[in-house]
Amino acid sequence: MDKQLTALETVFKALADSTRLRILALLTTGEVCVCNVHDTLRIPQPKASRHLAYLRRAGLVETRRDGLWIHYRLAKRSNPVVAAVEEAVREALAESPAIRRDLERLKKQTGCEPAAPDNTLPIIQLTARHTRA
Amino acid sequence: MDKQLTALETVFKALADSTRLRILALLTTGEVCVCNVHDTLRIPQPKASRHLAYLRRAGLVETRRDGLWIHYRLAKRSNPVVAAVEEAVREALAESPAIRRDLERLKKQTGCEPAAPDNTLPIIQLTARHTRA
DNA sequence: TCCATATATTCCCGTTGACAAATATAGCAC
DNA sequence: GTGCTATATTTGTCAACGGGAATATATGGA
Repeated sequence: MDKQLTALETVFKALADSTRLRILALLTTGEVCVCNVHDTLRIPQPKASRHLAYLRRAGLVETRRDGLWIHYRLAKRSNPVVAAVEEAVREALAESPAIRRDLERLKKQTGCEPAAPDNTLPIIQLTARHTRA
Repeated sequence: MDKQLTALETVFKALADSTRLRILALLTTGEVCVCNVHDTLRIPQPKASRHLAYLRRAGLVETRRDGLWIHYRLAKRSNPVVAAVEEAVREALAESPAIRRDLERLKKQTGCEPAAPDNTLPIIQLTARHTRA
């Protein structure tokens, strides 16, 4: 199995879980910390952490520590074809009512919204967005 | 979990296996029967059959019986966002050396090649293509 | 009917992954 | 140091999945 095929398989395994899809939808709005993920999606903290770790192992997200908080963001894609898949996913996710509700809750908590659909690069937002500080 | 989200999860689960990705790449050339799948991919027949069944359960492929042979083809996508994902996948698959080799072998056996990249509809090819008759 | 071919399914086994609950680690404030 | 908060990891359990090998089913032909 060559690198291209392995890379695709890895990406699709990472996408093959609804919790991770919801997390990725949140991340299209910019950086999000773990507390906002588990508050917004209403899932237990260990569950958020576990899926975020999975996404990081798969290379789809990157982290930045800021004191107590760890901010997750979409990783810059090295593989252009993978990027195309992700762009299609991003548009598809916007169609899900569950994800719309997640994004509404995130907006209430942090004031952040998804970027314009044609903006394919992850938005790196350096202002802190957690609401628990 | 709503319908959109469930649909995406189902599709990604189906795509999250390299054997199935290779099969889907074959199917971009049109209808293929099981014998051509397992000959071309050089995998045991039960393995080909099992993964084809998985793809059918997931709604990604459809079948047509023709005597002893069962021809598989890509299903027409009802969901446009899923179709966009699949189109991105189609282009990504063309980058894999393993898949290029699979397609070469298929071409040797049946004379069929992938369609033009901008042809997003599955090609329904009604001529028999198996080489064992 | 019997045989041959194409395809599907079953059985067994090992691995992965998802979950909840509990526990551990890391950084900050005091 | 002690506490407090945010995050990560471990534990145990369970279901899903992948693989090979063997077997079953279905169709067509002599």
